[in-house]
Formats: sequence, C-alpha cells, structure tokens
Amino acid sequence: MARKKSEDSDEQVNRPVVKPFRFGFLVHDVSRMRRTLFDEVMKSRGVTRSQWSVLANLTRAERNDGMMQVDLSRIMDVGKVTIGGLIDRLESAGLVERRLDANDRRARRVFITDKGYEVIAEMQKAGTKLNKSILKGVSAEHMRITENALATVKANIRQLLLEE
Amino acid sequence: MARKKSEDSDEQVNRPVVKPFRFGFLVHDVSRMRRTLFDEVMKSRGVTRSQWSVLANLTRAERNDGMMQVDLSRIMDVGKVTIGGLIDRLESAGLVERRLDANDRRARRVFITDKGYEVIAEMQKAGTKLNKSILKGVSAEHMRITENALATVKANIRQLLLEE
DNA sequence: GCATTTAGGTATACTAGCATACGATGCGAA
DNA sequence: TTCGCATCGTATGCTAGTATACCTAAATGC
Repeated sequence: MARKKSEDSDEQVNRPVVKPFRFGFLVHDVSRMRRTLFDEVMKSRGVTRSQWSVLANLTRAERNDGMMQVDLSRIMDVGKVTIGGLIDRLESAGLVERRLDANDRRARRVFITDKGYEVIAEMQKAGTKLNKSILKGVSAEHMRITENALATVKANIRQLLLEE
Repeated sequence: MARKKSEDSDEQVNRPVVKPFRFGFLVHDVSRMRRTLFDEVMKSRGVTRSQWSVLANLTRAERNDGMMQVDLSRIMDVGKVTIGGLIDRLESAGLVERRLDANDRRARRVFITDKGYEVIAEMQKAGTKLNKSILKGVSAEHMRITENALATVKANIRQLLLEE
C-alpha cells in the first residue's frame, strides 16, 4: 500500500506512454502468476492447472462413453496438439486412459480413471480456497462486471481469429 | 449472437459445476487467445507480443544507459531465464543490443537499436487498433472496474507467491 | 585482507501454447 | 467401387514460461 508507484506508473509518466495496453498487460500477468501459484500449491498432487482443466472438462461432458480428443480441443478452445500432450501426461500419471473408439478406428476416447476422480475432488477443494484468496478485496458486483467484460473480450477475439 | 449456449453453459447445467472458477478460466483464455491474435497480426514484423513488451519496458525505464536484465526481470515480474531468452531473440533480430556494464563486470546492459525504435513505433500503432477491436462492447466504466479488479487480483497473487 | 555470502547471467530440463505437415481412416460422389 | 476430400491423432519445431543448478564477480563480515 505504501508504494503504488511501480504499480501505477502509467499515471505519472509524461512521455506518451501506452495507456490502452494496461488491460492486456494485466490479463497476461494475472494469468501467468495465477498459474504459477496454482501449480505451486498443487505440486504435491502432481497435476498442473491445465491438466486439471482437462479433467474438469471431461467430467462436465462425459456421459458414460468418454470424449474424443478433438471434442476436448473444441470445448477448451485449444489446439489438438496441446490436448494430445496434456493427455499424454495425464495418462502417464494414471489419471486418465485412452481407449479405442468402437465405431471410428481413427479416434480414441478419453476416460477418467478412479484415481483421476479422487484427484479432481481434492483439487476442487483446494482450488476453491485458492480462488477465494486471490479474489479478496473485489466485490461480488465488480467481479460480475469483470467476468462479463472478459467474456465479451474473449468473444471478440474468437471472432477476429476466425475472420483471418 | 445466435448461440450463447456454449459460452454461458455454466448458467444452465444443474450438476454441481465449478462456478467460482469462471474468472480463472476466462483470464487464462483471454490471455492465451489475445497472444495468438497479436502474434498473428504482428508476424510480418517478426516480433511477438512478449518481445514487444520487453521493448516497451525498455523505452519506459531507459534514461540513456540501458537496463540490466535483472531490472527488466523485476519490472516485468518474470524470471531471469525468460528475460534472457527474450533478449537473445531480440538481439538476433537486431532490435536490441547487449553491452558490458562499465562498473559491474557481471552485468550486461540492454539497449534498443535504431531498428528497434522503428519497430516499436509500428507496433504501437497496430497494437492500439487491435486493442480497440477486442474491447468493443465494453463501456469505459466497466473497463475501469475490470482493470482495477485485475490489479487487485494481481497484487493478491504476488503477495501469496512471496509468502511461500 | 581474506572468506563467505549475495547478485547477474547462463545452462538445462520441464510444461504448455502455437503452426505445419503427415499418416491413417472415414465418407460422399462419380 | 474407387477417388478425392475431410477428420482424428501424432510428429516436429518454435516461443514463452517455470525451477534448479552453476559460474563469475561484487559486497560484506570478521
């Protein structure tokens, strides 16, 4: 609280400084630092935040027949290659397994193992606590506005990426 | 606009879904997708967003004697190794150069070259336009609230990381 | 003045993104 | 039925992060 200088230096510099980029820098920093913090806390479980995200999406969409990697990739807005790598690591850790699809010999369906479900439960608890810590000092109303703003920006970016 | 379903699916699912994590997912997605978009648009200049960020911070703090890598690392809240790699690439591209520090034989000071200044000017223009596009539909007031919320979260995370 | 500690940079190895290219399979149309 | 195109997944190679370990040089302590 004593030295806001380094945080808000934009405000005081008289050179033509890049004001409109504050949002981008902040998003970038928060994303990166949040991942580091999350990974550090979860290290003992041997799962990273991105891997946990895959597990979460698997629970969400899994009926009872797993998911194709390409589905995960679409849901998560992430490339096939990235998903492949993540699943490799999750499979090595025994949290997930790939089975051949009965109907399509190209595809492999991804299933959460029992061990995977245990980890999900643990991490959900820890993650909730962590989230509460990092959101301290932001009112519910402001949080709502922030999430909506982020969702709008995300939709804008997706649109621009598709237009290429 | 037609199908908001996939965007806001949290709202409708009745399973105990991870509501408190929406913020984290959004920050992560926006950060990642924004970088992809930025890199794609700037590809012709041969500079990525992270590299541009280094250049921007160099302009900001440079008096006339360059900056040590470790200063950059502190300002940008990023590890020494990451900065080292970024400067390697910037130096290969001829946008930056390392000179030995006169007073400290361990240190190397980083300077922007003339070519570097040209690139900065170009990217600033392009970046401003890009930013305007991705922020479309968010009011100034909501943007202000969002930036403040992100700044608060960032400060919280930094605190937690230091406490380890 | 010398020994120990601190600080600046690099090397190495890992995760997680990206793009591109490719192999194998599925599928629709000629 | 076969040919061509689309789709699923992997391989490869790049950038950007992280941590840890190390070398060299500066600072500090005794």
